[in-house]
Amino acid sequence: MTRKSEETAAGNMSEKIVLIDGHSILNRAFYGIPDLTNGEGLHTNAVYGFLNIMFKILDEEKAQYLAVAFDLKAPTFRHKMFEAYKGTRKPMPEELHQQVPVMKEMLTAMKVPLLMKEGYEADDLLGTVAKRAEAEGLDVSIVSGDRDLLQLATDKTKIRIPKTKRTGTEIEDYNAVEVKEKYLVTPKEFIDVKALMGDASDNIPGIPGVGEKTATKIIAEYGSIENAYGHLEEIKPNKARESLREHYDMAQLSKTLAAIDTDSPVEFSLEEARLGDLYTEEAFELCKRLEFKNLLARFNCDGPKNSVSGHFKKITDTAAADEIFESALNADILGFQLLIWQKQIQGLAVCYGEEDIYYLPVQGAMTAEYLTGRLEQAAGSAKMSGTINLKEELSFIRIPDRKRVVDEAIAAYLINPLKDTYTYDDLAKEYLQMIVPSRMELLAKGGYDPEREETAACAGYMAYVAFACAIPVQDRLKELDMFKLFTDIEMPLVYTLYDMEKAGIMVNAEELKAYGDKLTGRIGELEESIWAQAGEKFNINSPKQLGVILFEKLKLPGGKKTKSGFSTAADVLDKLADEYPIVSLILEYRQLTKLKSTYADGLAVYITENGRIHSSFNQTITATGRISSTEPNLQNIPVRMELGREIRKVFIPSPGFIFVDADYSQIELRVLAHISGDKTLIDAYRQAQDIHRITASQVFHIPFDEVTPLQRRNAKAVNFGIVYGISSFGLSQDLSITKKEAAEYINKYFETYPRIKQFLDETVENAKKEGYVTTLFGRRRPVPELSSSNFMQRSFGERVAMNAPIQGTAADIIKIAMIRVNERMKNEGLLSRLILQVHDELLVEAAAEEAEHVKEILREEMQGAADLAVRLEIDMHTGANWYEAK
DNA sequence: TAGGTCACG
DNA sequence: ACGTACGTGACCTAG
Repeated sequence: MTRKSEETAAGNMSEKIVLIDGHSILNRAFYGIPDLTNGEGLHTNAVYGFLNIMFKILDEEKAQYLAVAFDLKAPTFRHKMFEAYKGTRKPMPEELHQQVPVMKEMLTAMKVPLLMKEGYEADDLLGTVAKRAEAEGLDVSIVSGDRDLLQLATDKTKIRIPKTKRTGTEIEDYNAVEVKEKYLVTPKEFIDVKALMGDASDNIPGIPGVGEKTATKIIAEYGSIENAYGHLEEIKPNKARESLREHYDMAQLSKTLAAIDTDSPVEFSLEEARLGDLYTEEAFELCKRLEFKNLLARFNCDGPKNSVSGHFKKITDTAAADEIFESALNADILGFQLLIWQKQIQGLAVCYGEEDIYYLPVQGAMTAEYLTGRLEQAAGSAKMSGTINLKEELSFIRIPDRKRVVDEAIAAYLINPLKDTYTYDDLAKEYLQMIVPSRMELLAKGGYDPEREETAACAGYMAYVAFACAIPVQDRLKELDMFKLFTDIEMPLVYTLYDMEKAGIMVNAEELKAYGDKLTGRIGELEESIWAQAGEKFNINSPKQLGVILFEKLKLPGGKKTKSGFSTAADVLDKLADEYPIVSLILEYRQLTKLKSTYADGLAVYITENGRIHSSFNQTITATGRISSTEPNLQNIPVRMELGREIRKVFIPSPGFIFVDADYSQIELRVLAHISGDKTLIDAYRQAQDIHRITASQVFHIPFDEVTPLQRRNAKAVNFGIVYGISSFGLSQDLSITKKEAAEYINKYFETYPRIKQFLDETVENAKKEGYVTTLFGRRRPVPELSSSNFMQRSFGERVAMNAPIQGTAADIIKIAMIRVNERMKNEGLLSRLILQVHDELLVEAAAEEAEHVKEILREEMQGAADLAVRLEIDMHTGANWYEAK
């Protein structure tokens, strides 16, 4: 909508100008809003926050004029006056610095004048323009996060200080009266207060021994530094008196530095600042590029008419549908999307040209069977088809020629695995530079309703995006050298994961129930004992309440750790468990309630009528290329503790089948040996099966047979640490040793395996240069944290850069194995099925008579999945349940 | 909805 | 000096 500058109804009401302190508000926004980046990796949170604050103010002010002031780099008149007045300010973080030109570009696009003048600070420009505007009879609002601006407050000039709170942005307003109320001095006197007390961040020296309180008291009484000096002998705290006597010159200099120059020679014409339509084409484009979706709503409807929606057509009779499918058969590119709602096909969306976009709801003669039948034909005949979330659609269609169909969500995931969604609107934004309404926005209320216009629009966008993105995503994959990874691993894996989900795993519901009941009894006992020892009833599951009981009431040692109070995490409690019986009880309680709620009760609700659990295996979640499992997560079923491990007994094969479970032995360390090419480690793997022991032997220079259990344990921890992106602190925590000792271990380790150190260093260095790391199979992980100015973030980036190629390569390898194992069992006519993957482990439900055959397949395909410098060893077990097969 | 905790590799 | 091991998902509490 065009925002007209509204003429005020009453003639005696004055016009208003809003003046914004650019850097100050940008700063506020930067620190107040979590980091955001757009698809190009540009940080955008400060610009976004600035615009939100600006719009909020404009919405409530109804002003007629607007301008934004920025500092320039050049030295100001203050530098000339006072040498120390120079760049001791904190440097701006790079993430914020990047955003300054973007902010200026945005304001320019909105035709908002920028006030900048070499040799003057934004404060001076704001003060000058405010004074001039006031002289012309305008009301003035100055928006800044900086309290120094309070000296500009008058009856007509209001200083507005936004505060970002949890509940949103709140703004504190100060006219002259409010300044006096809050600070006990007038705005003009505020300068003198600041001059006396000084301001380190602004390089105002002030005078020694005078802080805010004394300064305020003196100025409140005498009105100015000069007048106070005139009454020097009356001044109260002796220290302040003598300081003022001695440093009067400094005080006066401070005052000049602190005073905003309201007569700076800034070129400013009120007419240029008149608020016109902020919502220009240029601003729209920039908002789009920055991905400010919420702000786009402020622009005229959904922006420049996107011609796409003009070509959406809803088809309701089979005659018309037949024609469409005929054309689709010959399409170069077919975009399709099955519309699935509550596990039922509600319709189909297809697109095979810029103007051929169709929504075909299931209705009458146009049955689900008709639609899927015709779609299968089309997908088998069109040169290529694109869709989003193919695995979900496979429940309803068979793909005749897998090579012709691509899942664009998976392509987009490979291109950038750090996003959390790959919906059609994400893809449109990323690959078509198009902002389209999301499914959530369109179908928010009411869900799927074939009659609604929004449903048809959603279908249209889905089909169009699937069509239009097919080429761009594949081109991008080729540019990034991931096309082979896509076609040879990720796309085939879609079908493998679908098969696994469909197969599911059988669960003995009665036994699961019994397991839960057993826990309940013990939980009750523990609860009573804990309450008895605490002397009161409380919710043991509440870390907050528990913290208070343990560390305040019972006064156990172990101070604060978390933001919201005491840490009661297991590693903290472990240290107290020996000495305080209540702590052991709590630890046991925690363990048992976890088993009960997450596993016993948690799993039970997922058992379907066929007695099986069908988890979802997600292919576009992790940053490293692993798959994830949800609803329920079957990749974190207990195994480390015996009691928890028991739960695996409820996972059983169908009658006549057994489980065959195979897991890679130290796959990540083997991957590291390979990609680093470290001779010593490779040889170690060639000669011994106990790698941690041989590591200890090599690192500590002791004969293999004399390695103590402790030495082996330490070596094992270092091996793990290396894979995680080692740090002496992390290792010291893990082994409960000092940082120094940990650092020594690491040094020795690197001396023993120099190529590993070289590899890790080079990987980090290269990641800093390129912005990403890759696996052996070309999978990328961007590491934006490496360019952060924040030490902690950057260190995190370094560890990620070291870990991702290792974890990711292992993920690639097991994916290859899964595809081949699954295919072989199907092609060789077996009844056995792959049913689970747990990162380095595959679980097969094998027909009893096929067990040996299955073992052979698992061994061949898992070991043969990659040809590394070291052998890929596996451990394999069979059993009548998952407990036994492990 | 976020934070704390804990299950897995 | 900063304050951590890497990658996940589910449940619970509390605002």
